Amino acid sequence: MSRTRRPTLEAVAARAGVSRATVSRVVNGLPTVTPEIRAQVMRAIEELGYIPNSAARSLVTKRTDSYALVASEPPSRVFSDDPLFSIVIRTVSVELEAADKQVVLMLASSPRSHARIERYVAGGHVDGVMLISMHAADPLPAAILRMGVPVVSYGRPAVNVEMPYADNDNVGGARRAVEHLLATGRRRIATIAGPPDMIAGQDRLTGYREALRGSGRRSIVAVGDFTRESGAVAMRQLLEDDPQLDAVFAANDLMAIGALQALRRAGRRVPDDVAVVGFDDIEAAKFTDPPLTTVRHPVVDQATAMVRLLLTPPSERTTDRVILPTELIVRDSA
Amino acid sequence: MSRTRRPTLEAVAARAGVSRATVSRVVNGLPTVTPEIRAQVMRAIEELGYIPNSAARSLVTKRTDSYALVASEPPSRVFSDDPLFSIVIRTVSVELEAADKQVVLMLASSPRSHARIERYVAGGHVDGVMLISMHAADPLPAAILRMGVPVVSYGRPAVNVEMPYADNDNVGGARRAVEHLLATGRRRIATIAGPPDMIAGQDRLTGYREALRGSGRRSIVAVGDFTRESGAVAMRQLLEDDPQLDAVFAANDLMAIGALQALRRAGRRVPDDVAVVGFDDIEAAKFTDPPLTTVRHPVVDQATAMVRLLLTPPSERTTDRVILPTELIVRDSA
DNA sequence: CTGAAAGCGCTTACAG
DNA sequence: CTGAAAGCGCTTACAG
Repeated sequence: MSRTRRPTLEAVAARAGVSRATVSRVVNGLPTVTPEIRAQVMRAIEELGYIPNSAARSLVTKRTDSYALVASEPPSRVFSDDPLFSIVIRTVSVELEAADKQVVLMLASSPRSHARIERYVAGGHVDGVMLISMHAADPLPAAILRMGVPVVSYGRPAVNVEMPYADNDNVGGARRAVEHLLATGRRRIATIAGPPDMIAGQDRLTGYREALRGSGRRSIVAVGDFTRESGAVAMRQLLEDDPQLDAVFAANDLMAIGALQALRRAGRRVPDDVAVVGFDDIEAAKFTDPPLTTVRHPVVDQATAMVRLLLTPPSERTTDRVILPTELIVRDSA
Repeated sequence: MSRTRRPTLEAVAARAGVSRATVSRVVNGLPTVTPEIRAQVMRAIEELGYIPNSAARSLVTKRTDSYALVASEPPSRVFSDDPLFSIVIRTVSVELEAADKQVVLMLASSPRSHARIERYVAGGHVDGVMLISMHAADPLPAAILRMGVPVVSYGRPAVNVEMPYADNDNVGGARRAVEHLLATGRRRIATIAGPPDMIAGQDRLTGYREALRGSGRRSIVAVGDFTRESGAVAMRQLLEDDPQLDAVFAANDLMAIGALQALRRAGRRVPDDVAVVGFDDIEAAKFTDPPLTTVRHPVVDQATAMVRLLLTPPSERTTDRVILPTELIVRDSA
């Protein structure tokens, strides 16, 4: 517990025989310091092992150089077991690190934690906020927006809030997935949709419907919550509703994996009896049996784009919304 | 960008007609304030929407109420695709949140980021550090220890550093897995080990060896890096080295999943021809074909124990190392 | 180019 | 129980 008492700017100044202002200038790399003095100060910093106190610094600069990544953690724990979550976190960390910024992770699980996050942001702890996986009813985005703190969203935010975001073409990706099923002669194409209050879920369902429209096929819908388990449950439901179905489009890979298992247990062969297409192209999609045909969600690019939006001042931005293309990856399941 | 100017303690004091010291006492819940004055101050706080400035506060208190979770991110990206990582993050967040603390996530990917993390911790940004997935050669643990900042580790740290940690019984778990293979009559039992510079990998290999010792079976070892891909590669290698093998213990589930795929492609049936046991019991283990027999790694409990160690002052700790039991979960693959 | 001084917004002995 | 005052460790106009 006896944390070593760290040397201050004052100590460095004394040692180098200059004023605190000068040391501050050297530390912050201001050009207006003679090379000799700079060298002197540098030596003192080195000898003392000086490291600026961050609280003192941000008290005056009003900056913290750290940004919050706020993930809503709904009861279904959607993201906690979702590998995309890890990838977003990692990408955001790496991008921000390149800009010498820090990431503070915040999970918005309960109403209580929502209040905490609001206070945290309002308290000036961070210079900006990234929102991920927000549900429609979430009051947080509006609250943060109101504080005047820069904020961006991973994925199109729920209606009624106006903020920059990076998304992928969920509608188009889903449409292509279903068109592929149509093109390969499938006649009864079901879908396992995501939670209705999450935009990605809505958009993928829209894509499914768009593809079906005018094909003469009717839509067969079950709803999951993006977990494997829910995918298995939904698949069983679907099989009961329409034992003749010969294809299913799951709104994410986790649910597709659940569906694969349910189909296996029901004695259906994939893709012979039932074709399965997922969405996301998570690592596991290559390792299912059979390997999963899916739509690639450009997670890294999307997270990177979000960070760029966050770090670019509004005045310098050419756009407020980045939509990345998705791509159908055909493997063996469809 | 026009961040609203927030009211200060000063403003609250003026409005409530009291001194700044009194407002500070109310804000911090000190008991030495008359109920009437407290009520007055509360009202002023409410009306003004006052929220304490965190930089100013920690400048004087020397506390930040936030803790760093530092994950080493080796080239193999072990953790980025590992669901355990997400679970640890989530558990740590929830636990710390319950104690009204914040989590700052830091990825120690490059030497450059190591330096940044050192500066960050030394700069007083956090009150303590949690280390996860450190490799043997990592200089960070020793550096942080030297600063006198409280630090704990998820998993037994590499030799030569002395710090509290929470781990699970990797050796015992691996031993039990292999004993199960022996008990079910397997004769040529291979293992896919983890990276030799990671303690969990070493310990699980030790367990494998212990179980084999005296059984008359020789050990057959391939090495992976905890990814699915490496599991598949190692399995192919193993099959080449010993086409007669009838069982394999993979040091984690991700590699077991890779092994399952390699076996399928090689035309081996699981468990009929080759039994497979993994380690961790990640969610996906229930959804493989066949469902994976594995050793349960109590991730949530281990992360919780780590946080407790971090938050408990050394003087109040009854122990510095918590070892959680593991459990063999028998499904269909072995 | 360099320094003296003010000030960022809090907390905390110290008096009263 | 309350207030005046000092101080935490920096940065930043302002002079010179």
